[in-house]
Amino acid sequence: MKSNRPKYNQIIDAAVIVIAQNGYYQAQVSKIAKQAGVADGTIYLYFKNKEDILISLFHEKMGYFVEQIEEEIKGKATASEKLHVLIQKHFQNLSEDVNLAIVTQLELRQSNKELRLRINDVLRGYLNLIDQIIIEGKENGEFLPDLNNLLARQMIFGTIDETVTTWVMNEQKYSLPDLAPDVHRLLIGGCGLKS
Amino acid sequence: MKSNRPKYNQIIDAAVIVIAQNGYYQAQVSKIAKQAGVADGTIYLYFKNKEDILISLFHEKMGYFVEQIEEEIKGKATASEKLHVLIQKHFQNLSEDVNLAIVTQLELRQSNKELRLRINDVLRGYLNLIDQIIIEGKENGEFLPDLNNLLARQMIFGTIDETVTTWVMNEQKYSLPDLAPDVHRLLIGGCGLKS
Amino acid sequence: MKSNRPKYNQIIDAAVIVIAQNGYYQAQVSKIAKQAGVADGTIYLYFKNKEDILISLFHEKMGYFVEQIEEEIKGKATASEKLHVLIQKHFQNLSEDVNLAIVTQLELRQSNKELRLRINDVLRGYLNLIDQIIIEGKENGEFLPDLNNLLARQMIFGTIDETVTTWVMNEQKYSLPDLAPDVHRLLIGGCGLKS
Amino acid sequence: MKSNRPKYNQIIDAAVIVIAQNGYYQAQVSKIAKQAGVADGTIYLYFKNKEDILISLFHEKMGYFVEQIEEEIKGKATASEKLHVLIQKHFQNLSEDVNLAIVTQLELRQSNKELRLRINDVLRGYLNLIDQIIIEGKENGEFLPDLNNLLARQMIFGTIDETVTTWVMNEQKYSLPDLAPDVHRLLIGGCGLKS
DNA sequence: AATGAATGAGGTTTCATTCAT
DNA sequence: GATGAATGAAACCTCATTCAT
Repeated sequence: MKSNRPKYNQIIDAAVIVIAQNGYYQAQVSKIAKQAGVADGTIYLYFKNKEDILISLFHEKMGYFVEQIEEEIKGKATASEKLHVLIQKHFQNLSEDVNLAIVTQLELRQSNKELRLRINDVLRGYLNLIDQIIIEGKENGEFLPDLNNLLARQMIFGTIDETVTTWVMNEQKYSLPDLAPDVHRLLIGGCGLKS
Repeated sequence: MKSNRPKYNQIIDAAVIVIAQNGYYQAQVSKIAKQAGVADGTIYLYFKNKEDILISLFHEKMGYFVEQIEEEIKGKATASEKLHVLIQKHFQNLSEDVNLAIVTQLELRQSNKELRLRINDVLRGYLNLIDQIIIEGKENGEFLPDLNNLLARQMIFGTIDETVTTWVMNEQKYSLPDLAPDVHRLLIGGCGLKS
Repeated sequence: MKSNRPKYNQIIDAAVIVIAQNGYYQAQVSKIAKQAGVADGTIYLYFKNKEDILISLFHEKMGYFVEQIEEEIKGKATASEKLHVLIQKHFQNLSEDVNLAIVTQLELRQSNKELRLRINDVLRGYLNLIDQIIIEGKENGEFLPDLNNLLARQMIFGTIDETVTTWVMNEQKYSLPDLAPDVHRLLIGGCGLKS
Repeated sequence: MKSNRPKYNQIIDAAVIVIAQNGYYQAQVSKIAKQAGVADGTIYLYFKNKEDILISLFHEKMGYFVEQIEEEIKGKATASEKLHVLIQKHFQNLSEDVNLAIVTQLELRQSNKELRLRINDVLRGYLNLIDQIIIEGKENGEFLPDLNNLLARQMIFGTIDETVTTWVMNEQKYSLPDLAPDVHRLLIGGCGLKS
């Protein structure tokens, strides 16, 4: 699926809105088509089936996500700073598109196991980013040398994810990006050297 | 719903098995009834509807979970020790009942948003347990005095949860309880005083 | 599928009527259910899917058909008489249930190839009956000793079938059973003069 | 529909191939267009609708069929010889174009009743040819004077048709034209002994 | 004449829940 | 209390046809 066709993005954007507003189960194809301003059948010119819309949605949005963070990270010197940027951007992106946050944190998780495995493939790029930061942190002495890579990544991703989910479920009553420094400090405390 | 009626537990145990083996979507009421050895209609003498089975399932299993951990924690003197017991018991419990782990970590998450909000209510007791440990840790000087309670809890729960989920998705290839000390050290590093 | 459950036959009879009156493509499951006086879903308690209704329909009706003819044939001494009974009964049965005739001669033939192969299995019993008559006729000297069994059967079945189809397509303007003696004479004697 | 436009025949030939290879139901207009090397929309410049392709297909192919047999028959003196040529040519033609045989004997029969009625109109010319042979046979004393014209035609056509269908369904394992003499003898003489 | 992107109607099947026995 | 046969709503996807270019 090439992504430079206008209707392709039109449908994905419509899907985000419809799923966020109606929930995963009430997001019928016909509703998405209507929101996108196309006929039901048109959906199937751009997507194999309904599941393909969701995978593509995640792919497109997460892809942009990872690229953007990768770009920003390049300029940073330390692993700690890189982690800070990652948290900051993660929170900021989802904060700026609440519908997307609702979809990724709540709605897409009730898709079937198969779909979630596909989504995890997409997530891989993001997890790799975190892994690289951990490795770099250990190499340049910022993080504990005996830090378990997998566990560290699980802590970082689990904490970020849980923080966003809680924010979404609390109906975004507070500023998510403002939490970034504290979350960063917490995570560095876990990974970092006792100094 | 009283829990000392034999068929009640029979149905809940059947639900765990059926959901773990067939997945959330293939866990039809008729299948659960068959596994429990009762008629379809009998389910509705003990549960309001299908959702009620799932909430009750979580309630019963998590209730036992929290009670058990609460009991074990009482005897421990420090917040750090208490956290260690909590992690240890969490990992051990789910490690001993893989079906339950699959259900709570993977299958039940694809329930609808409403159900997950209800499940979160049940989770409250567990989160409270974590909150108490954090407060105690701050009071007796084990943890940083300016630690953000909510964030700390999110880190602890997020990390534990992500660790279990990864273990389940990796088909339980390694020992989950063995990870407890490392996860504990990581989390204490985040919450604890720089010493 | 056992056939002594009342709704089973009720649905099959309804299917014959609905298909005959509306045609194969306009015979929606909902229409058959309504005609049978049951809910749509009830159909699926007795039949695997829509195709299964059609196969079962053919099976039940043709099964009765073959049994009846087999019974009648037993009492006849010669192959010629047996053939006459077969033709007579075939014409009479379909003549007495015009809806069934429409379904078997016109509507069921537009089912997909797969379904028709399944139907051919059912037909096998009928074709075997014809084969036996041919063999018997050759053994007792009624038929030509060098008669090609397969071709003879094809002629007999093809002629009977074409005769019924023409009768159905001509809206049953004439008596089908009355044609039996002539068709019998034709098949026994062909077109040519006895010389 | 004029038939000397190149794309017209191109589309009909494509339809024969696509239907034979994919079956009636999988012979979508788009597939036929692709096989013909034209755009979907182009089909509708030459045919009113999909049904029109199929009727035209039958018309063109059967028309050629009838013409060819008519031509060959002229030179024959007796009805019996004419019938032999008809059978021979029928078998030979379909034998030489297996795709066409599959389409006419199997696939086109699962079209709707309406279409089949239209196809029968086309068939009329062929049936007339048979009728003429029967009449001639009776007039010149070759056939029985009290032969029922309609029944005789039904026997002849039914037998030929059933023979071809069986051959197609048996995946053309044997030579169809080789059967012509036997089928001819059968039709002329029937099953019974010449007495 | 030719294209092909867009349309939108329509039907089979599943499964949670009920209720007469 | 227990049963299980019956219910019926609800949605994804296909594909013949159109029409702006």
